[in-house]
Amino acid sequence: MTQKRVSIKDVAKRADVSIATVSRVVNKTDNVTPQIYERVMDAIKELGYSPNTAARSLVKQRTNAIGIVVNNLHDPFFHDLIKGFEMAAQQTSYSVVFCSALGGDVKSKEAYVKYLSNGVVDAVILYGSYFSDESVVRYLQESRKIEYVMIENDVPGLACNKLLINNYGGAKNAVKYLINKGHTRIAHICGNPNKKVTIERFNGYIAAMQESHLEVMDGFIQYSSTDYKSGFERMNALLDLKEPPTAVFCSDDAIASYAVRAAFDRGLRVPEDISVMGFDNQTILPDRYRGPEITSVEQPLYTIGMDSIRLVSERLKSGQAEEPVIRTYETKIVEKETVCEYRKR
Amino acid sequence: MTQKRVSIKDVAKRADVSIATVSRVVNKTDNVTPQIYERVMDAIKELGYSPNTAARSLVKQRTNAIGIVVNNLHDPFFHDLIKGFEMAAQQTSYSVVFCSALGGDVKSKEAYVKYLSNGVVDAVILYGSYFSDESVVRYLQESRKIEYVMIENDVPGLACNKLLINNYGGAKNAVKYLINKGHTRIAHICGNPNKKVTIERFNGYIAAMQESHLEVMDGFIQYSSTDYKSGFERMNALLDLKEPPTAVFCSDDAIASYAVRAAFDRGLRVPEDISVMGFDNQTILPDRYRGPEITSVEQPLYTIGMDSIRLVSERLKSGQAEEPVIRTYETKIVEKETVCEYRKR
DNA sequence: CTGAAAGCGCTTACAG
DNA sequence: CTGAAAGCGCTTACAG
Repeated sequence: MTQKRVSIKDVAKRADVSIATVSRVVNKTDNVTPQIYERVMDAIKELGYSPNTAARSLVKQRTNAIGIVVNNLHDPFFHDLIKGFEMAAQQTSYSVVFCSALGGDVKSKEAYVKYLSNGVVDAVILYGSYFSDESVVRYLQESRKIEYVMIENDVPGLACNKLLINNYGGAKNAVKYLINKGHTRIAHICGNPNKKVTIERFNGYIAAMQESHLEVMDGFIQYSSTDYKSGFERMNALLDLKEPPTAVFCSDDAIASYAVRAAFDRGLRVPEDISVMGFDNQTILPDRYRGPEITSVEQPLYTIGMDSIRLVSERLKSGQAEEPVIRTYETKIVEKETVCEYRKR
Repeated sequence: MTQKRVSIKDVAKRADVSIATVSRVVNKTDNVTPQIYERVMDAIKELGYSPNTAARSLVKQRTNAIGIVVNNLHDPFFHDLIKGFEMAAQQTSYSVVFCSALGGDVKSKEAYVKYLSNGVVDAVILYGSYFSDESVVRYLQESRKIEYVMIENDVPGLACNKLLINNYGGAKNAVKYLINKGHTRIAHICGNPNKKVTIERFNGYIAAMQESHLEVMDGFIQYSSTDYKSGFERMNALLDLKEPPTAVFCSDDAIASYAVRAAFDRGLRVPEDISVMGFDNQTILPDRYRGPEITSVEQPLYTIGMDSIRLVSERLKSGQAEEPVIRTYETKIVEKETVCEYRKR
């Protein structure tokens, strides 16, 4: 299928010039007499020549490409983030490539980061919420091969570009929002325990309860498994309590969607009988969820996607070593259909 | 930020061997005495060396990478396809990278294909349903630089690997399914006119009607715009007819979802008052659709995603020029909630 | 304005 | 088993 490549030499021979001259017309770097320019262009067209990126990268020591590494590209959670990447990619001169590490597989993530680092791209954008991502970032930091930015995962003490989300504050605000609605019996369904954000949001929940002097009743903290579908059974556990909560703050929307399903299955109304709040304000929920729209905490993933590409491309262009950029994005509560004022029944 | 790269030379110097020897231990190609092996490994570790992909690709004339080019990576339409790619990627030794051309932008698609072709990957997988994709495939075919496979878009007469979907047959079956349910007044809402699949499905609709000797009434064919949201107004146009259809076959699920919304907005029940059928059996529908699950025609995108990677990787491994593979995947009807038996009212 | 030459970081026959 | 050398396909000072 693939035939012998046509290289700069072939063009040079055909146009009867040196390879240096061919390079000059291809890159429009130096002046070339019109006649020679023509001859070379003709040869290029006739042979269907286009320069080899690998060779060019090798000598120029840059690839003009940016690589993005995420966990599960197919996950609807990434919808807005990817849109942000795409939008910024369209406006930059860099080629942008995505790599996906299926599941939470660190090995695969590491492999992609190494692959990209070794002369494939000039910068890497890494999204990660897992504790295990730490080893990946450390590699990036220690190898010091390329520019990179870490999204979401804050490895304390690591001096790299970071675009972070205030999960702690967002969760705290969410719970205070529920408190302001009159709720006092507020439970929490945790997320995947291998994710840092799960802990941050958990801490936000605790802090809000403490600050409002509300007691966390026995069984009000439900530790879910790595699968968001466990939100279903966790919600059932809450509803099985002698005195169930009147509001449930879930670590993310996917879990919340299953919590709502569980309530519905028991004939309860949401939010009239029980309020449910999520996190992420995901545009697309998994598994064809059709319940009420979930009141949630929005994180600006679209913006973060755009900003990350802009950040690295600016840093690449400036060339000189600058201080790492660390930015924390605030969240905002999005009122929808699953939370209402507490009323004594 | 990025510091001077450590190259094979640095390692060689440190271990006091030749670069050839370093290369041998890195690639485990030849035997090396244990002492030297140790020395080199130590040097590699101390310096944090890892070989430059671009340089290696240049001499080996292969990159061990596969590139995938799609239109809108964020589009939930690709959910299953991407999952297939990811799954196969995990099982192959190739690195897999995704590129996304935002919107239907041919220029951008072409740019990515060229970028990838010129020494970045060994093979390209191209998904496309637009007529305009033809120029992209032609580039791939004429440049003959790399192995590639085209998904969905059949450019007649082009001898390349193709994984196709029987859109015509699928649409025909869908309409016959409606006919078997007793419907005779069957309308069609077309899809984006710039997509080939739109025409194929349209032809399937016509064929089914013809073969069953059913008349296509005035106004029963609704040409939608490039935006699937136009399914809303197209459905309204159908319902405004003096004698509206009893069933509507939509070119895809996204359109169907808006057709259902339109029916609901007029207080109609689906399917009791009007049956609606889609195409794609999309796992995730756009814009938080919450209506009944749409009876649809499933195309095996997950399988196609996996097969495409397997296909190119096998061909790359075999090395020799083989006949292009052309495979057409059949669709199947998935009965859900938006179609019912016709009953005279 | 054009060409010869060095070199980017590797791999791989070819000697020894 | 190891090294010197050629070469992958480019770019870019350096001469002329």
